Amino acid sequence: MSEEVTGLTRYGDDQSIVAMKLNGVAVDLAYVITDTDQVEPITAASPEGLAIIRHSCAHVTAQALQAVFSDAKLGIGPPITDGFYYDFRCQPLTPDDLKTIEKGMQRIVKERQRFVRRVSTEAEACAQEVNEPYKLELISIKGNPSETDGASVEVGGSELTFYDNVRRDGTVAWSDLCRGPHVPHTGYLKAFALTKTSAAYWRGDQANDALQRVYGTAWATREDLAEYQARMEEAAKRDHRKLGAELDLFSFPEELGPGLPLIHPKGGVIKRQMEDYVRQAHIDAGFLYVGTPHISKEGLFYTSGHLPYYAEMMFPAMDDDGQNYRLKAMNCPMHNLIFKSRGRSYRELPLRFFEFGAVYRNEKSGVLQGLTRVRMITQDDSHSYVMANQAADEVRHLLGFILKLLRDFGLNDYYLELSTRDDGKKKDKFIGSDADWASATAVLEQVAQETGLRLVPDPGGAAYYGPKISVQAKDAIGRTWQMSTIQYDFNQPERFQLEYTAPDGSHERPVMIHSAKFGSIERFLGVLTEHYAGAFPAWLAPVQAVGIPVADEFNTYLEEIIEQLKAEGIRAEVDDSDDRMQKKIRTATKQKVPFMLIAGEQDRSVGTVSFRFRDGSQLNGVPVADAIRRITTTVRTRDNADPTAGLPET
RNA sequence: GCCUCCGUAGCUCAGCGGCCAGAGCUCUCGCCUUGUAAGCGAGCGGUCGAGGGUUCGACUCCCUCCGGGGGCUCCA
Repeated sequence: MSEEVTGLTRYGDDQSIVAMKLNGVAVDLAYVITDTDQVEPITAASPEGLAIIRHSCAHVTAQALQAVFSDAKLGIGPPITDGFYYDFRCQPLTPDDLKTIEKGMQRIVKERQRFVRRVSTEAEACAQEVNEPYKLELISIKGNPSETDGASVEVGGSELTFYDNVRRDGTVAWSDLCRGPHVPHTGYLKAFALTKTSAAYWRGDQANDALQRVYGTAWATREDLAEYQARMEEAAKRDHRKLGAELDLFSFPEELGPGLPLIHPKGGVIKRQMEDYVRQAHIDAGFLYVGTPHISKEGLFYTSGHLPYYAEMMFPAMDDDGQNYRLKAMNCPMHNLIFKSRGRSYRELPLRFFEFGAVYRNEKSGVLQGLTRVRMITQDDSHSYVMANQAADEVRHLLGFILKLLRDFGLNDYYLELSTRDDGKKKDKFIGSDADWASATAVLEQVAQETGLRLVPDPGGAAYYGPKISVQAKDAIGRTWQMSTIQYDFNQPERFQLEYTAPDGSHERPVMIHSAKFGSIERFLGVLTEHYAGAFPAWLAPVQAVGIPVADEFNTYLEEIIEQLKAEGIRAEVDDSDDRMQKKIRTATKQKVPFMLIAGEQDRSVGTVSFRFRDGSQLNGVPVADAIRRITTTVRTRDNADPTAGLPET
C-alpha cells in the first residue's frame, strides 16, 4: 500500500495531508500536519479519516456518473453523516443507473487512481471548467462561500485547487475543483455503496436549478459497512408508521387528510399515560391548569404578532359575516388574555398557566411525516409570567422539569440547542431591541451551560419574539427531533400590554417564558414508538399482561388471576379465542405484550403459572401471588429497562 | 411548495393489452382442545387510488389530480 507515496508532502496551509508512511511508521490512511508542525496520524476509522474517505468517494461517484452521462453537470459533493452525496444536473436516475455507476466506481477503485493536488489560478480554473456552470459559479464566490451550503468543501481553502485523478500510466482520468483533502489513491476506498437518489436545489435555494443528488455511504472497512447496513434495516423495522399499524396504535386515513392522525385505543393508552404524567407534574410544579378555544378572532394574532409573521403557517381565515376567525397555531395569545383578565400583583409571580393545547399548522404537504410532523399538534404548553430577575430561575426550573421527564420516559440520548436571532440578512424576521435579545440570550445560555449537556448553537432559529432552548432527542434511525422547548419572550408582554403591580405600586411588565415539555404529544408518541421499537416498558404498554390457557378448560383459572391483576390497576386480559396456545403466544409476542401468564393442569393443580416475557424467556411454576407482585412492581416503578433488550426476531 | 419513486382486499404482496382479478394474514361462522411463536374448513371483503385519453378491448399504455415513501426547504 505504501509503494506509491512514502515521503511527507505538505499541501497548502490548512489541509496538509500526506500519504501513508513516515519514518517507517505505518498508519492506515494519512497524516495531518498541525499548526505547530506536529505530525499526527489520521486513521481511516477516525471522524477525519471517514470524512476524507467519503469525500473521495464523492469524487469517484462523479467520475463514474460522468462516464455514463457525459452531459451531466457537476454540483458539489461533500461528506455527510454516514456517507456523502454529489449533486448533478442530469436526467432523473433510476436504481439501475445507480448500479451501473457503482460498477464504474469499482473499476475506478481497481485502477488505483492517485489524487493529485494542483494549485490553479482563477483564469486557469475558469478555462478548465468552461463546461461546468456550477463550478464556474463556485470559482466566482471563492473567498466567501457560505458554510451552510456545502460550497466550502470545494473552494473553502485559501488557494484555488484541483484534485486530478491520475492513472498509473500518468494520464489524468478525471479532475475536480476541490479544497481536499483526499485519500492517496482510489484503492483506499474499500467499502462504499450508493444508497438513494433525490432532488436538491443548487446551493439549497428553491429559486435555483433543481439537481439530482446521489447519496452514498462509505466506511473504513467492509465490516463497518455491513454493520451500518444492518443498523439501517433495524431502523426500518422500528419505523413508527409501520409499528403504529401493526400494533393498532394509530392510523392516517386518506379521508381525514394529510398530517391528521387518528389515535386508536391502544395508542390512546400511551397518550393518556403521557398526559396523566405531565398534567400531574405540572400541577406539582406550581402550574395552573387552564383551557382555551381552538379558534379566535383574527385580530388576536395580529396583536400577538403571529400575523403576519406566521401567516404561511396558519390555516386561512374563516369569514363569519365579515369577521375573520382563525384556527389557532399557538396558545400563548389566549394565555395572555387570562393574565390580563384582572390586575396582577408581583406576589402572584411567577404565575404559571398550563394546558393541552391543540394547535393547527398548515404545514406544506411535502414536510409531513408520520406522527413526527403533523398538522394538528397537541402541545403540553405552558407560559410562565415572571419578573425579569426571576427569569433565570424559571428557565432553570423548566429545564430541570424537562430533563427529568425525558429520563422518566427512557430517553437518554439528547442534547440542547440554543436558537438565537440571526444578526445577518434575516434580521427582519425578528422583533425587539438588540439589548433585549442580548440579555434574553445570555439568560438561556447560562442556564443551558449549567446542565453540562452538549449545547449546539442555532443562529437564526429563534422565534420572532425571542431566543429558545430546545432539547434534541435522537430516534432509532439517527434523526434528531426537536421535542421540548423553552422560549424567552419579552415581546408579547409588550404587545399585550401585560402588567403587574410592583411592591412600590408601580406598573411593571413581566417576562414570559414559553415551554412545552413533550413538545408535541403526537411527535413524542412517534419517537417513543421508535425508541422502544414498539416494545414499550410495562408501565406504558397498552396491554400489560395476557393470560393464555393451554386449553379452554383453564380459561376460568386464568380469568381469576387476571381479575386480581385488574384489581391492582393492571391492563390485563385473557386470550379466550379459539386459537391454539402456540398461536396465542405468537400473537401476544408480536403485539409486544410485556407479560404472558400461561397455565394448564400442571399449574392449576398447584396454584402456579408459567411466566413468559416477550423476548421468549420464561419462568415456570411461578406461584400466582409472586407473578402478580412482579407485574405490579414493574409497572408501578415505571421501570424502563433496556429498550433494545428482548426484542422478538420477527 | 419543489424534485423523485410508488399506489391491486383492512395488512403483506402475486398477476396480465383479451374469459367472472388471485394468495396468505386479519375479520365472521363452524369443527377441534394439543404445555411454550401460525390446528382444520367455509364465508365476508376489490368499479385494481380518482378522472380523462389511446385502443375493437385498459387493472395493464399515456396525461392530470389525489394519497404515500425518500429527499430539498421548513419546523413542535
